Amino acid sequence: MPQAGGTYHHGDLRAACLRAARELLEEDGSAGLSLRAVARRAGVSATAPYRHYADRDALVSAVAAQGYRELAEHLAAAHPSPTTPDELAAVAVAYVRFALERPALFRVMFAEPCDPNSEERVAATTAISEYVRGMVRGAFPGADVEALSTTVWALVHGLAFLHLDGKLDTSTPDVVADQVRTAVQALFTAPAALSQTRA
Amino acid sequence: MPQAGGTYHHGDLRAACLRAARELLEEDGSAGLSLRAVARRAGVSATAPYRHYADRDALVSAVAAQGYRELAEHLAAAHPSPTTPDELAAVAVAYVRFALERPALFRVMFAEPCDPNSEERVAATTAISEYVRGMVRGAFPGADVEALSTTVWALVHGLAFLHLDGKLDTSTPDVVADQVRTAVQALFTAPAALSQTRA
DNA sequence: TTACGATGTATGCGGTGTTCACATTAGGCC
DNA sequence: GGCCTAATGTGAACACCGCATACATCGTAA
Repeated sequence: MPQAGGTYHHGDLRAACLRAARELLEEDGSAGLSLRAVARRAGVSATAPYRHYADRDALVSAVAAQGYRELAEHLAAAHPSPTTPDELAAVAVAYVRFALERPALFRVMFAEPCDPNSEERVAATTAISEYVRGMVRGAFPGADVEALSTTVWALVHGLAFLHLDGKLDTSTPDVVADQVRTAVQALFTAPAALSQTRA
Repeated sequence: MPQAGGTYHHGDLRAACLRAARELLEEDGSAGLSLRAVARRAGVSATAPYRHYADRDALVSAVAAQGYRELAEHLAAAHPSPTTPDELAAVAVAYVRFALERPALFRVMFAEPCDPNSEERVAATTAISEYVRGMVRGAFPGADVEALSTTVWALVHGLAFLHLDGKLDTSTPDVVADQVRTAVQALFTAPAALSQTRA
């Protein structure tokens, strides 16, 4: 009986599991995210979480979905509807910062194929996708929104992952931010260098 | 004694483990990549691999390093030294195709921080980094090589990951290739749309 | 009040990574 | 050739994991 002074029924074990999972993720990385550890932290038997999550993947999916929602908020906080390159760059910096501040969570979010089962997860990702689309629509009125959205998201997502994997310099947040801003700027200056070649 | 007709000593267990790990990765994904399974497949006791790899992570790092080398070959095969946007796009397509054809391997390669311990792994990644730099140098003689290399790599890497995570349409290889080409093209046409706004 | 459905527990199975003491063998040295 | 040592492989054991199954407890609604 893991519950010393508590009641038999937990009250809101579902939320408690999610919270415990997030804590474990921050403390020990994704390796420490085990159902048993979650149960221990929630002060509950090892199999209790199965009443609320079908299996480990279901819990992980829930964590990921929450991560998506927080990422969306984080981006919106950087700028609700950016329209200039500078504003767009600020959002890009926020994206990468989010990844670097919650590396394990970010990895969980993009670790495995988005199983179509978890509609919670799908909904959360399409929300982000829509946000990017709107951003591009505002910043590039004349462009192919679909194509450019993919480009922008991919660029920023790639920056986040390369930083996360230590493939780029992450010594200080400022260095990272500069790199991101420069990369986004390059989206607008690269052709100049090219035309220089062709002219 | 797992060895029925064989000798006590395996001969080249280190290489055999690597091969087995690669096979398991392709068959069952990264979930199936267990040290014990590797040992079973190599026809050896569960603890034998520890003579050649300090722990599971060491084996995984070796697999990743091999993956980096293969990726470098794959890119070079697409084009040894691209200088035009079209050639650059072809290499980008090859990068994404590599990821989609060996999803589990690609994930292992970029799953966890590149531990500075494994110099084998670091060497392999810097090789890729150098290849990208050279590519940018050739294609954009006037540009900031460092910044633009980061941009290009991030863009292509992000495309690979978003495809891998099912965030983009991956129905057919042609669709994917078109998307990648379009995204790379966007690197050159985006500012046009922008200047349209500003003019 | 009582019966039932929801929630949590206890137990057990097969799998995993890792350690440790031990067995076997290849290859250098006399 | 014969021996010794270091390298290599084995086996048993520990703690942990996900998960299934049977059982205990409790809120609640009839």
